[in-house]
Amino acid sequence: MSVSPISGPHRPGSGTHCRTCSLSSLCLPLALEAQAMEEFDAIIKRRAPLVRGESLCRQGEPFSQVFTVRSGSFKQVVLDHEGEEQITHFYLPGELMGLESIEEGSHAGFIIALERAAVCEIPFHQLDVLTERLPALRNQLYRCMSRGMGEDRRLIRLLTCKSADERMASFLLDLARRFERYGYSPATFRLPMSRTDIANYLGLVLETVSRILGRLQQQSLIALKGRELHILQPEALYQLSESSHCHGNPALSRSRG
Amino acid sequence: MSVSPISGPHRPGSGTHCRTCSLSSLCLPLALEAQAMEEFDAIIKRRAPLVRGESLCRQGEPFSQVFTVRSGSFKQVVLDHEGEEQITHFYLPGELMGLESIEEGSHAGFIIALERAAVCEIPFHQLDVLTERLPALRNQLYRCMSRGMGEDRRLIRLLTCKSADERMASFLLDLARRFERYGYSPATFRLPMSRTDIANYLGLVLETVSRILGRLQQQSLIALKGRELHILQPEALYQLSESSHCHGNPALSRSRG
DNA sequence: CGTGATTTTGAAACGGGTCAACGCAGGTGG
DNA sequence: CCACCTGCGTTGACCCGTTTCAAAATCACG
Repeated sequence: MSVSPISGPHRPGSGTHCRTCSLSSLCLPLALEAQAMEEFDAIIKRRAPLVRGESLCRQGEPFSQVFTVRSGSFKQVVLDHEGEEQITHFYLPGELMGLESIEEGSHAGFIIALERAAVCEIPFHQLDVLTERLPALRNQLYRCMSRGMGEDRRLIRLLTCKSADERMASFLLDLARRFERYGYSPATFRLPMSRTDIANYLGLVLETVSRILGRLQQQSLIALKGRELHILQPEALYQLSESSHCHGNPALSRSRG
Repeated sequence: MSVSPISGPHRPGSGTHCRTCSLSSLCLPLALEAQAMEEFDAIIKRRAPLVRGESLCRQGEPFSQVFTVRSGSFKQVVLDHEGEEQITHFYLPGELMGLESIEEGSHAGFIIALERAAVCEIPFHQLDVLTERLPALRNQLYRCMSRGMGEDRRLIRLLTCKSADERMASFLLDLARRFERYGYSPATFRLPMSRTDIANYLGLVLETVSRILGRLQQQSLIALKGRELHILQPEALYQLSESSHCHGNPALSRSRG
């Protein structure tokens, strides 16, 4: 019954090599030539699938590799010293995890599987060395990190400017966009995370998320049963997400050029 | 009267070469050997100082170089299609600007001087090529980007979890930490940005910022006159910043890894 | 010393959080 | 096969922090 990624166009394990992996066009080896891809392929490790709730790495653990999602999905959870938990990111197939931990040298948070999921492990040092010889790979890595920064800034904007409804709308559309990238219908998919997780990520409480989803459903913008989501009116949802009454402050005033 | 960065230990222009620049230990050339630093030095361009309000780059403009702050300070402002402005970052001396624009190929936002300020321009393509031969430089670049991501995640946590007072406290301490890095007293400095800018950045309104600063002053945690700030009780401020009643949601439940 | 920008202060309205009760499904064991 | 439990999601009533609106005070600068 569930529209899990497993049943989608990109099957996990549909290739134990980058060359045959259906995700390679979204992943780091993008734009690598055959020879280069083999070299890249040689340094990455495929690891046994994780089950729901299992963690890929723990906060504070020494950093030595980054990961890409082959199938399933993950959340990054960071714990502050008071033990408060905060979800800073959800990861879908083809996405790179762990880049924010390079500088610290230890993992910035837990990375936890939201469902049965598989990853590729990429030892960072070997990747670094390889980027020396493969400009295309280096470039792709720069771009991935840059994209990560851009996405974070977008989330920051969302959190500072937007009301609860706008956040929810943005969140759903962002997921849709990413699922589409992965080869699924952007209109119909299964939310991999719980309401609680959504709330935590968006800086809301569970009850608010629940109420908003109910409201969106009443207005027929979406149809939702459990975690099965249909986006019925994407443009209306988009408009909602951009209602943007960011407490108007002229940050650009007096700019001269 | 004003404790502007100009009068501090690191003087702008105190070296028109990386070798003699007092910021080199904070900047990209960190850890480069003499020979490597010369090579790096050769690709960067120093440009005439900007005046307050002048913009270093405009949103949407083609991306070709990143910048480091030599003196003064900047804000990054991004405009959404409704014309709403959002400050996503403040930059102090020694900090790298523009990294989030690599992927898009065009600048993600305006970068605007908050006061008289000077920068180094680093053509990205040349930097990329140089990182091929200089592992230490490549590593530093990866680390800079990774640090940027980490900082953004921290801001995200701040925005989702924290109350207005906690945000303000975190913000002031963050500035203090960065000024300290730059060689100034972390207890006494001049806020380079307006109350409006602070509000915009923290997702609050001007009035709230003003009230909170007033309250902090009443409680003698800080002393503030115009933009001149003294942090009187840093540890108390820190405690305040971590009161963290993040609407407790168990994001880590059932982890088995 | 005046004029506009910036900041402070006050009173009232509202969005979202808190608390508490209820509904619903899936699993377990008698 | 059904009663029970447990995890998850929904709904309602009330409350608090932050925004909104309005106006006064202070500052920067020609």
